[in-house]
Amino acid sequence: MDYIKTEKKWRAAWARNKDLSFDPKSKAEKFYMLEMFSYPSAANLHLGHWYNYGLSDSYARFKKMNGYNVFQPMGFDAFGLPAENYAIRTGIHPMDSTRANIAKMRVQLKNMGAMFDWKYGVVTCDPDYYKWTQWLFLQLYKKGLAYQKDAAVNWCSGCNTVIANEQVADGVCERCSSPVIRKNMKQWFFKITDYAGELLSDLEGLDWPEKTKLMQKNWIGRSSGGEIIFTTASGESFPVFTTRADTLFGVSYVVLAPEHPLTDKLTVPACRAAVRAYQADAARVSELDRLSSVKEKTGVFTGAYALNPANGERVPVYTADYVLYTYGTGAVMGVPAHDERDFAFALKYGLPVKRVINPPDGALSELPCTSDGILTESGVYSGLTSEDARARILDRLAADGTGGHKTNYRLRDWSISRQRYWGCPIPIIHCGHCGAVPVPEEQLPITLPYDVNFTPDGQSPLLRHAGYIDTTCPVCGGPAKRDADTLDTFVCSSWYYLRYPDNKNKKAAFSKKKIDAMLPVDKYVGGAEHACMHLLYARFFTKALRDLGYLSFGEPFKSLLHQGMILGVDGFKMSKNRGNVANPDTYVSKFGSDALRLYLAFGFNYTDGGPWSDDGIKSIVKFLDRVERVAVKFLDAGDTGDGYGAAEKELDYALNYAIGAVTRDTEAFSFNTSIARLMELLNAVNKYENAPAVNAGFTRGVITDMLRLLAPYAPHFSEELFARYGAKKSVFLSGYPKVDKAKLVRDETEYAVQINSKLKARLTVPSSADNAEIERLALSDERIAPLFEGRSVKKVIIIPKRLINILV
RNA sequence: GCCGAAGUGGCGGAAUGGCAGACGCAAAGGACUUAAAAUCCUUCGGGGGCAACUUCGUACCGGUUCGAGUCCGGUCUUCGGCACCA
Repeated sequence: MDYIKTEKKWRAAWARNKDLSFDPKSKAEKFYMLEMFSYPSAANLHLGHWYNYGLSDSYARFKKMNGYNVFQPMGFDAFGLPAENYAIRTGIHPMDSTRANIAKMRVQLKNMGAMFDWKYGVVTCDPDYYKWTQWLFLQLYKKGLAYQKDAAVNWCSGCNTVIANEQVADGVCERCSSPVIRKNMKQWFFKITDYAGELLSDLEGLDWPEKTKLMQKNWIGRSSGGEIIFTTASGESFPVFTTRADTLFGVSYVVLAPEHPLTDKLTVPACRAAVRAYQADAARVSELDRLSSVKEKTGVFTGAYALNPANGERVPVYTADYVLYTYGTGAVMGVPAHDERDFAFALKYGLPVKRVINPPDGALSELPCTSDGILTESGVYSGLTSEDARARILDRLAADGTGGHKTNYRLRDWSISRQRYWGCPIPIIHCGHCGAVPVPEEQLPITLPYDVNFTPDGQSPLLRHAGYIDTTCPVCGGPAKRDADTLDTFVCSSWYYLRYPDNKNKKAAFSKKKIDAMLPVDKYVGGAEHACMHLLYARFFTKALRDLGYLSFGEPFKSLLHQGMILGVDGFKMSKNRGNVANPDTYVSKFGSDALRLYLAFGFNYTDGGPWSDDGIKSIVKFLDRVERVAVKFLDAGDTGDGYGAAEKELDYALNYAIGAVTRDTEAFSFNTSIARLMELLNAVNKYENAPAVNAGFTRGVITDMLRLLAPYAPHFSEELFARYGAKKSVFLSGYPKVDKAKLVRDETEYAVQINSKLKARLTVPSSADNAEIERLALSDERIAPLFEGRSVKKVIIIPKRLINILV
């Protein structure tokens, strides 16, 4: 078969007939199949796209054949830094390059032969789309979930912009690997921390990879403990956060973060110079430097003392950068005997180390001892276990008004301001009079101007565009300025799955009725690298929009799966530098898109991925050729024979076994074993050719079912042969084969026979035999009996349809 | 350092606690052919044996079990995530 020509023909037919498209009027159960949309980069579709989209489409087609009304849209995550950086390099405007790339990718994606519902597409840089991104921002703003604060942000020195915590890896920018420094700027944030508890607890009910759930769990980082208020002689008081309230009697100092407002206030004149110098140092130190000095603890004494509310003891107040202002209360109590960091700090500054916890086994271990134990030297709490003491001490403090139980999260609010051009404009106007004022909704969208000089100079490019930036205040009518920043692209991608089903809506981001009918997404497939970013943000958006009344569900993605990564032939990640990049186009133009898709399905465990192989794809072409040969042969065979004997029964068994296995494995995204079972079925058909009296009509039925099973994996190929077999409508509308259980019953069953758990023989027994009968047959078998002759049989273990173990 | 996942032939990879290596690739031998390609058949974890067969084998050490690639404890290696989170 001329694969290239055939594929082209069927793609045209599918596009014409639209039989396979999502039908909003259909009564069939909906199935929302979603793949993470793609970034329109200048390069062609790579194997990763094929692996993700091609095989997700196979799953979607499988669902379609099983009677679902499948909704499988595709769109483009079109804003973002790469297009802007490309523009800075080449002078080609991001709008133009992005448009061109999208056009190119659409063609490539269509040639893949996936049944994407293109008319539901979204492009995040279209004003039709980002109008609603802005609108959503305003809803969150009104609800107090978007706010501005002066914050130490991650500033990438390479990209000249603020980046999110999630985009910092080992102190450098995830994108360009330049050092990330800390810088104070007025930034917009989403209050994702308001949802920390729910984001954590709702993970439990999700059909997601355990690993991904765990990553989110750790990222959210719940820790329960308490706040304890220390008071200074001057009457100032501040809470510290601790998970170890049981060690309260061992406190020998307290520490405030250098950025803590009380640090300045508490510092006595004699210490002021040293503290100021230390604060200045700490502010200059980048995240990278902080990381590299993990071991070395530094800090300075403020000259102030604070009272321990438990025992009235007076302890010195230090400031040190090992205390993070952004976590907890920005202040901690120092318990050198029972915390590694405090121990190092105390050692360096000569502070007392007081043991207040004895190990439960009584043996005094070396300090610091960070595990739970029995309290000692702790007043009335001495003798209690750590666990009891924590509860009792915090209860007491709560009663006294000097503390109480408290849960903290590692998760921080989501920084969304970007000092970049190519993003969604922030719909806020800054007025000297009225402050930050939201743009009235009827003025949306605030369109991103085209004629902007976006060469980076550390400031937002939009700031230089007077026509954009200068405006009037919607409240007082006075002169005002638009917010010059753009939104993090993760904001755009946090709700695209909500827009797909209602993408033409001019009056609203989406209609609640439509979305409630279509969501949550039934199966979401995409890269694992989004575990703590996109997947967390999207969940936050869904919950926030639910609370705003726009949705009736709180989790967007019911079931999630990550495809693995296709590596270069050498086993390394594909990269131009290594020269190990395999280009899908090469194979598509040579063997067709079905062959590529089928090889991707067969050659890897889907969630693992693995190294690419040229030989592998050739073997798949061979498989398709063999299917075609046998199909054509029986098609031409006429009506020879109509008997149904042992050979036919055997082939029927193979067919029904394959139907069961392929159905199960496809449902589980175990594509490689699905294809393996199909190959076995093909081998069975080939073997049947040698049967004494070949029943061609019967075999054609088997082949028809085989084509149905193969169709999701090789759509064009199967459609072609299915048509040649006389079908009037698409194989994808022909239903999915069902297992005929009766055909799976065999007259005889083969058992493995073990003597004392060692495999010794095989035994065929009638399938109808019960355990007693099987035991009798095994023990009396003329080949088996001699194997344990002279020894007495103690026990016989029979595992149905598998194994007989004779213990002697 | 902490958390997690993985480790099976020459290779990609299979195995609800029950015949390890399905399916395929590569390789070797053979058939067809003037020849090649394509196709078809056979062999294909290691050792021993002419053979029927036997023995070892799923990173390593131990345990549970009639039976362990699979469960439990420990070690090593690789990969992923987090990393002063009080």
